[in-house]
Amino acid sequence: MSSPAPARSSVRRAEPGRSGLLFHAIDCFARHGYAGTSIDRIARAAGVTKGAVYYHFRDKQQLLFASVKDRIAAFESAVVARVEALDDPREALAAIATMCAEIAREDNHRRFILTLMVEALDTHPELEAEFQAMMQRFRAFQTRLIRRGQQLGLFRTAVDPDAAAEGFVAGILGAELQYYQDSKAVDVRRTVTVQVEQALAWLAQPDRPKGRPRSHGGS
Amino acid sequence: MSSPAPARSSVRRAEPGRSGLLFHAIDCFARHGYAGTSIDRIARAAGVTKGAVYYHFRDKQQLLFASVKDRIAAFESAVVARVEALDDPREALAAIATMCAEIAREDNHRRFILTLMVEALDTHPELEAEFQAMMQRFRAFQTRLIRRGQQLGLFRTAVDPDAAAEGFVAGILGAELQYYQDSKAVDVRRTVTVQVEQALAWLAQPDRPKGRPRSHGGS
Amino acid sequence: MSSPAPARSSVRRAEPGRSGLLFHAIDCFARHGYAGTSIDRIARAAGVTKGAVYYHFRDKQQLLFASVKDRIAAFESAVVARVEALDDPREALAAIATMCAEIAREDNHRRFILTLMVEALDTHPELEAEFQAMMQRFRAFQTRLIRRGQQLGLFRTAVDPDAAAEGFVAGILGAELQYYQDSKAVDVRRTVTVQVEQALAWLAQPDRPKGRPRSHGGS
Amino acid sequence: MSSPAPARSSVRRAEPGRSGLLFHAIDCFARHGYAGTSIDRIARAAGVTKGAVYYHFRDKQQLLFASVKDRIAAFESAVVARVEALDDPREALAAIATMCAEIAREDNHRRFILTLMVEALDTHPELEAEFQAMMQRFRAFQTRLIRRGQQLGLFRTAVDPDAAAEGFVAGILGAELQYYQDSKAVDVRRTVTVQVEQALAWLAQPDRPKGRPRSHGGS
DNA sequence: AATGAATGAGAGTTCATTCAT
DNA sequence: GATGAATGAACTCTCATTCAT
Repeated sequence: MSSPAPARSSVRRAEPGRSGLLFHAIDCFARHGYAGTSIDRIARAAGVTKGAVYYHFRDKQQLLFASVKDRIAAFESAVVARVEALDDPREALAAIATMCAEIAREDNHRRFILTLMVEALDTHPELEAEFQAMMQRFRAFQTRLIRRGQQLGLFRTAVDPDAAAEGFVAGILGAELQYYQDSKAVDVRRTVTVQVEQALAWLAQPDRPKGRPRSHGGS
Repeated sequence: MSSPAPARSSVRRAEPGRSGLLFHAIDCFARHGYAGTSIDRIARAAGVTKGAVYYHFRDKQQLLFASVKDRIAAFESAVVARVEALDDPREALAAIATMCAEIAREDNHRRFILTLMVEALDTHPELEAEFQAMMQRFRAFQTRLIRRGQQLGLFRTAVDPDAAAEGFVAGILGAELQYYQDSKAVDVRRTVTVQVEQALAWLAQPDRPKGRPRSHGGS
Repeated sequence: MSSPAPARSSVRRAEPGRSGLLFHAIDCFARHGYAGTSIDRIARAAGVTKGAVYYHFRDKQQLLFASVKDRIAAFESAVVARVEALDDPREALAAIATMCAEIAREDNHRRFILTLMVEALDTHPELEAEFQAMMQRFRAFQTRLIRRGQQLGLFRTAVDPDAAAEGFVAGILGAELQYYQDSKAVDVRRTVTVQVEQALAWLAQPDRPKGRPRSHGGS
Repeated sequence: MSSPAPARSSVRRAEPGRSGLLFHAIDCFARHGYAGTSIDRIARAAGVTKGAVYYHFRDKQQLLFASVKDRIAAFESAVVARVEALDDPREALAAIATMCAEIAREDNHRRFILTLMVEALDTHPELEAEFQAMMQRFRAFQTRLIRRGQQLGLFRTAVDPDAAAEGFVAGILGAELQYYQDSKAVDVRRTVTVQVEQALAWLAQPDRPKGRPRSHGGS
């Protein structure tokens, strides 16, 4: 959980062995899809031969699973790290959304999750289950934040936290997808900002005249 | 419900020739992805042989393109048909979102669009462009609705219609994707309702507290 | 010169039906080889559909045969027409060789014969036999000319007319092939002239019984 | 374990790996043409599976190229080896021609060159270029021999060495082709002998001032 | 820990051929 | 006389996988 993992710092390296393969496998799978990625491509990207891949992983599926789990874990611990210091659930929600937008803009570490998640639909049951679990954890995370907001009196209690979390996650997911799909035509940060504003305004106490909704950076 | 072509009503039929191939191609591509769908599979689904496919389409890509364009056109005309009778932009936006949720729940006619859209990312430039154009048209459609809402005094004018449309579409997209990804754990209709409520509340004139925004506010 | 067949004048026309197919078939076969020529290619070249080809010819082989025979006959009657007016066998031999060079330079009407003749080797027994018969007729033709030259006292009688014809035909054949193979690097007319000079000098009555010809110099 | 590598001597062996494939590829291509030779046929001939072929060669063309180059090199070094010991250009020319006749009669090592050379015309530009270069080297070889003959005073200097080489090579080429085309009806050795006699006689003639050779102009 | 050679199943594609119209 | 639709076999090529070394 809290392992600092110094090896993660020099990610771009062509580090040999298992971890190098994992890294390049993720990259290839994300870029070309599962079916579109040959073992050979991964091997060449990692600077080894196909045989080496089979030394470390039983088959292609295992390699996929391993790389996906690796990446999911990385994302989740990043989310936790980013949010755990924040007390205000509103800030936490905003921070998560913003973080997703930043990740989308900066690298494709998360794009692969979306890409593969979609490709896994119906075709790779095990992997699909993995992704479903991930998304459930993600929604549960928001649900907890929203519920805490209600307990703190920041959010309306009339709202079902599950429904709210579902809507919130949908907004983030859609913003990311829309951006990956046409990064020139849309501005993720703006999309995410809109979504966050809408969600927070909607969650906010109605008796409190729309004070907080926007700009959580309040003085 | 006015069906001019009765043959079209029973869609599941294995109608022969080009159109039959188009129909089954879409289905297969959506379910198994492009790379995961063999020509033979499509041919068998359509009840013909591989050769017949190549009689009608130059190659696999052409078949993909043709089926995607066909399906996009069908979706777009369905949207237009659904909305053109509605005068109130708020109702129109809600109708579109609801419609997407219904489509998601009832068949996979639209799921394939999402699936293939994601698979096309970076790997099929031409197809990607096709999808980008589709999404741009979709966003432009919402932009027009929002602008009209502003002109009618129903929506705040402080809001950038483009940003609002972007956010709105992201919400729908995310709701669909989330549902496809785990149709047991989430309820699209609920998700979409949340998104619509949020969006309409956010767009509504703040000075006029009597705004229609949601309507679920009965008692 | 004298055009006996008026139909031949407008050769490039897309005349319909059998003859049009024959013409284009020859052309395609010559250019791309038998295996490299699809029925469809011929049909398109002739401006009809594949079905039409099968209306006129039982199968691809029949079409090949028909077109080859057609072309061989055309070549042979052209040779006869060119030579029949010449009394002197030396002129006749020179005329035939020159004519082949000209045909090589001007169109590919004869090139196809070479091309297909080579392709037929071992692979199309029937066709091979056809070509062998053609070459035998061609050699026999030169044999007769040479024998007449001997009877007229123009050529040495110590020479075996068959061997001489064989050598003469080889020279022409080689000149053509060499030209087709690299028309920029070689000059067929020059090559053929050299061959004719050599052959006629060799055949000529040596006023000096000390004829150079090496070996075989029995009596 | 024992026997260091005598396997190289008996060429017909199905030696494994690249070289075995090369050997059988040449054979098949020569016999059935490029289009008429399937990868599977070559693979079976070499006693491996299709996959093995693609392990060693990128595609069919590469395999063709590699085998052609291999065979051309073999032929050329055989020519050089045969001729380098001969001082007299006349003997050298005769030896080359005779050698070609022998090769034609004994195996099809050279036949494939002719066969493929013809098939390459217009259809395989790269291969065509390869063959053109080969023929140019071959002609240049004879040109040098002839020029040396002239320097030694054995041949007339009035003759253009290039033209003579062109004619000489045409004669050999034609003799071979004629033989491959109908090995029962013609006798290559005889044909080649005739060609050599004619050429040497024509090149000789030191005493006669180049007047006669052509002539056929009346008695 | 990894490689090079090879396999075999299956993909996309081509094409001669057939046939109802 | 000719077409459009379709078949089915064969072909080129790819790739996950295995295995001796």
